[in-house]
Amino acid sequence: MPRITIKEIARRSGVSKGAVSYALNNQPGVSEATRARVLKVAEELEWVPNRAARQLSAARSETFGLVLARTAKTLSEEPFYMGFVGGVESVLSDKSYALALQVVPDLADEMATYRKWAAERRVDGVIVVDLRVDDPRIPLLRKLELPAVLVGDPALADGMTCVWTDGTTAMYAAVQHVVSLGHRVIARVAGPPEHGHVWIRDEAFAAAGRRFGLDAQVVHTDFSGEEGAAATRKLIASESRPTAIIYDNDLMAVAGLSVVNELGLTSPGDVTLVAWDDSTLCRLTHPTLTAMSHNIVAYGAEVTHRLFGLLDGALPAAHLYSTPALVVRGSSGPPPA
Amino acid sequence: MPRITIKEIARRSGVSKGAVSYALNNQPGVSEATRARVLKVAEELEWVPNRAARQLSAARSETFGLVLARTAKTLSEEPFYMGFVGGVESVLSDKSYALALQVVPDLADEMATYRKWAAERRVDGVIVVDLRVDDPRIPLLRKLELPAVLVGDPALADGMTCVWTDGTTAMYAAVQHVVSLGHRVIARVAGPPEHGHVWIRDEAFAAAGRRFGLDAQVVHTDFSGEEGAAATRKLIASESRPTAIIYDNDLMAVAGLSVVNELGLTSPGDVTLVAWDDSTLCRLTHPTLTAMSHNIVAYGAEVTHRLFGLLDGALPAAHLYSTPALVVRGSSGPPPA
DNA sequence: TCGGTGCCGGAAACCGTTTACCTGAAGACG
DNA sequence: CGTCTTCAGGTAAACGGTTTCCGGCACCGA
Repeated sequence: MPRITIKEIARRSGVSKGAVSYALNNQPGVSEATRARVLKVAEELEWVPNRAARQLSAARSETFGLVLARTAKTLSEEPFYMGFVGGVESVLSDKSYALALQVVPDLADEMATYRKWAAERRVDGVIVVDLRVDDPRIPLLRKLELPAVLVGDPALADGMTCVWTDGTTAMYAAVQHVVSLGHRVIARVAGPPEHGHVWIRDEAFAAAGRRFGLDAQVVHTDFSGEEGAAATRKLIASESRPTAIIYDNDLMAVAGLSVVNELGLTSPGDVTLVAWDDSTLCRLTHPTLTAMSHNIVAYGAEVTHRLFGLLDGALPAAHLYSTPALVVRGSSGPPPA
Repeated sequence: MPRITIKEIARRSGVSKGAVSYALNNQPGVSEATRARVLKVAEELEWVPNRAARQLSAARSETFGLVLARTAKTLSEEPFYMGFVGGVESVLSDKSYALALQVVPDLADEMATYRKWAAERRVDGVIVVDLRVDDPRIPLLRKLELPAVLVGDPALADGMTCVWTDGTTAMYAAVQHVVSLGHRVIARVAGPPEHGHVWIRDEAFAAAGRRFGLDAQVVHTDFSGEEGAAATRKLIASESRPTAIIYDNDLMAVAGLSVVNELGLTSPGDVTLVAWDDSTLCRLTHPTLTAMSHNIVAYGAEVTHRLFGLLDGALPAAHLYSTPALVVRGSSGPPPA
């Protein structure tokens, strides 16, 4: 059984290939009578367009690209990514776009992937996550003229389209929360400082500390549960033991809670814990974890909408998606007497 | 600047397009002298093949497909999927294949996606996860002649290529572990019974229970933390309270541990808990969770290798990837006196 | 009758791979 | 020596959906 092509439809409808294309794509250039006739034939033959042929004429590849520069292990541990991908997908499938996903070890490989995709016209646009300070990907994407939406703060995006959550305000709210409970010695278990959103929260944490006149220390980690646990252990053993710890993701907060229990202490009795990103994990622990909550699935969806907007000619702009909201749960309490 | 095509290379080399194609792809049909000349010109012009044109002649799309019929929320909670995708990717990027990932709400949509991909020649093959009992996807994939590797037991695969882990042996080992600790009343918190691997573990659990003469009950859930917690609550409140509970994933096990703590009980003092799939989560709780452990990233890689094998002409076969190994941790202990 | 104006539709280009076919030279054979 | 076969080393064209360019034709006003 030969494949059904528009050539066959054209033959049966008595028009040319070009006319069939116009008819099938609701383009002007054919009369309504012809369009109806062509559509009827196409339906009878159960015609399905060949993607490759469609892409050929410099049309769209109907694919967006997402490169994740993390190890497979980190990806599986961080609930963020899969939720984000799910949100991206929810928008893509409506428009029957596909997602080309690539997992690479580092930024250099990520950039190589963009070069390749651009040269091959493989994707119509890319979504860029884990924005860095002075991110080298930004000039590259500009040079390649690859439409891109950056996931991160406008301060890092250098004028390119970005979607961001207000980490500064959120961090201020988190600090205010523990201050209002009476805490004066607090700590922050942060991710790697080269990550843009970590840097922004670092700044906000320091500013809030000064503002409230607190003893506010920071420990940087690689975001993993192991390092989150180690940082917690170190903080609790330190001379100026904090009575409240704010974590940069939920994995580290869960690990921190486990350390607290293991040391024979309790939360919130001995230490108040605040997580970030609020996945289901935070409701599965005992006590449940206070967390800075935002809807990651919807975040992915919003970013994808903005990428479609960019293709439709929208000008580069910074879009505030939302400010995370603090959800107070069992791990919040006053400092020990 | 116009795009560089093989036509231009052909013009400059003084040969035809076809000859250029042979030269660039190391195919016979051109002399070594011509090949060298063409390669030199191609390099000078920095030629990059156009993917769309390459796909046109019924060649490969250099893309594998993976459809996940789960909600975005479930996906972000289950560490399994992202780890699996990471493993798939690690193999794909070596061969510069891409992964087309689609997230859909249910099996019907998953099947519609396969139909579409097959009609559009969108993917060279697919990886099928979450195999069901009497899975309707199997006859569909056969009909569409879409190369596929099924992730699941040969008993469910109906002769198609599959990669599996031995859930029967693993479940037997898990039961034997708690029996050796002295437990006689045990329970299993399982996923939905229509999932093939759940069914297989159900059978194995029942068989092991009979074999050891145990009181062995099963509660089915939807794999979510919430239902895992509810099932645990119900089991602990029941007349014949089990002294050991074996869970079908780690999320439910973590939720179960939280319920135990919340009720003022302890693990392993009052109840021994065993998780399945052993992600980092199991090492972050307190006590740490005994778990049935397997390397999910490597599992994804193995499946992908088998799909490449299928394209290279390997015959359909069942491949045992591994049998999960029990890792005994803090949540294992003798039953209360 | 003539020129201008839309509208409808045809022809061809796009581009890397593959299939079918062509050409000339070398070798085989009566 | 003439004819046939063989083979390396190529060429030409098809693949197929979109788009650009162009041409024919009806219609309008002068």
